[in-house]
Amino acid sequence: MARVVSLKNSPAAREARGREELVEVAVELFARNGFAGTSIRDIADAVGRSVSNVYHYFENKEALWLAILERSVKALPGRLRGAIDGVSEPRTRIAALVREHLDVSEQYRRESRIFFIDEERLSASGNKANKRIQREILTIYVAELEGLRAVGLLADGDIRITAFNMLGVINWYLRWSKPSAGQAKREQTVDQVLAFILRGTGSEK
Amino acid sequence: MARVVSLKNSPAAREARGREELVEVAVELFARNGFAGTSIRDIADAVGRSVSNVYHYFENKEALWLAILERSVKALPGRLRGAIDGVSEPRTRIAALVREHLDVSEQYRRESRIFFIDEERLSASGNKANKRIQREILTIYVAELEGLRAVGLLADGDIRITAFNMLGVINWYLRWSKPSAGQAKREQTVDQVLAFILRGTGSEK
DNA sequence: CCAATTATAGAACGATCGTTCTAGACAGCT
DNA sequence: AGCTGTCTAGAACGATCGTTCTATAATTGG
Repeated sequence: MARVVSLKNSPAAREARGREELVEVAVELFARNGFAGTSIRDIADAVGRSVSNVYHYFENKEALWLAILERSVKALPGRLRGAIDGVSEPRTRIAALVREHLDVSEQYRRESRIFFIDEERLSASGNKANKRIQREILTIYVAELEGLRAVGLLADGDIRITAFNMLGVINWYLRWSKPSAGQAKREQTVDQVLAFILRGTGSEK
Repeated sequence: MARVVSLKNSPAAREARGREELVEVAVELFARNGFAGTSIRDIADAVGRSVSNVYHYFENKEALWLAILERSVKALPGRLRGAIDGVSEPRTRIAALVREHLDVSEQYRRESRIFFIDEERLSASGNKANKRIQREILTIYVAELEGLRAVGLLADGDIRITAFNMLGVINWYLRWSKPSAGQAKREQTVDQVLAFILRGTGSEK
């Protein structure tokens, strides 16, 4: 047998792998059964390790939760800003923003579910981090809508409410879209969601 | 002291009152902490009665849950149909449908939250009842959108997706609208949500 | 007013929860 | 090879879970 020396087998790398595997199955279980409905034993069994092993990597259940938040939701504002960076036409910016948001939601489908479901159920620290991110996202949307209004392309009304409505459509997308859909079908669906946000149900008048 | 003889003090009435009070606080706790996050003891303590008293009125925790479903969500399809009954103009029908839906959601705010949060977490029977109602609601929306399309007032695309988008806006309304808002403010908000559904973000063009 | 039913409380059950403790297996380094 | 720190398992802890049991108080119907 050949002696295989892994390039990445430093203590730090092993630690990272041990954590990653736990986070991976925790996401799955939290998304399916919620925070209170998922036990440390469930998670340990799912990775085929012991309960105390989980505690070796994470201080407690909530730290595991926060690790999930860390690797997914926290990146959302940055990705949204990146998607509109450099685009100047307001309508194009809105479209790029929505498309990127739908894309990220799709990518972190389970994570997104978790944070919508157990939004207000965590300790002060977790809750605060979650709330802060949501406020950040809202700010991005409000700014874009103000840009749209500046060029007379936004209907009258409270901009925040319009932002909430957009977010409603986008976040609800996670509930009904099929993860199994093919690429072509998915693009078509995203197009229609975007069309709804821009023009609602109406064709012309 | 005057001897007060209640008009409604039959065993059946007492039973109903005993149940009602439990359902009332269960709604509050389930909405705040979720199904798994709420214990029978929490509920018993909140009504100031004993744990076994809860079991006197409800077979188990899930039966209590189903009682909540019974008194709120189950009535939704009927109320939606009632709101559009007799209205002929398709646009007016859609508006009436959305307004009624927002109204009912507001009225059963906590109940709605519960069933969005713990949607897929219950036993077969509870889950099935919940799913059936949601399918019924979707059917109502699809039918209305078909009516709109028949007169050329609906943009192209899959009608079901448009229905989902509408439901996203409506259901998300629960997340951000303030229950404390006054009547005038609320009507104004509802107007804007409806306007978004009909025309999206765009003014004209 | 008394028997029968209903409402309630309190203790207890086994299961499971999050968490901790103890101790052995394994790795990396000298 | 032997030491040092990381990784892992298993048992155990007290708390709490949903649920049941037993018994007492309250209420109703005759």
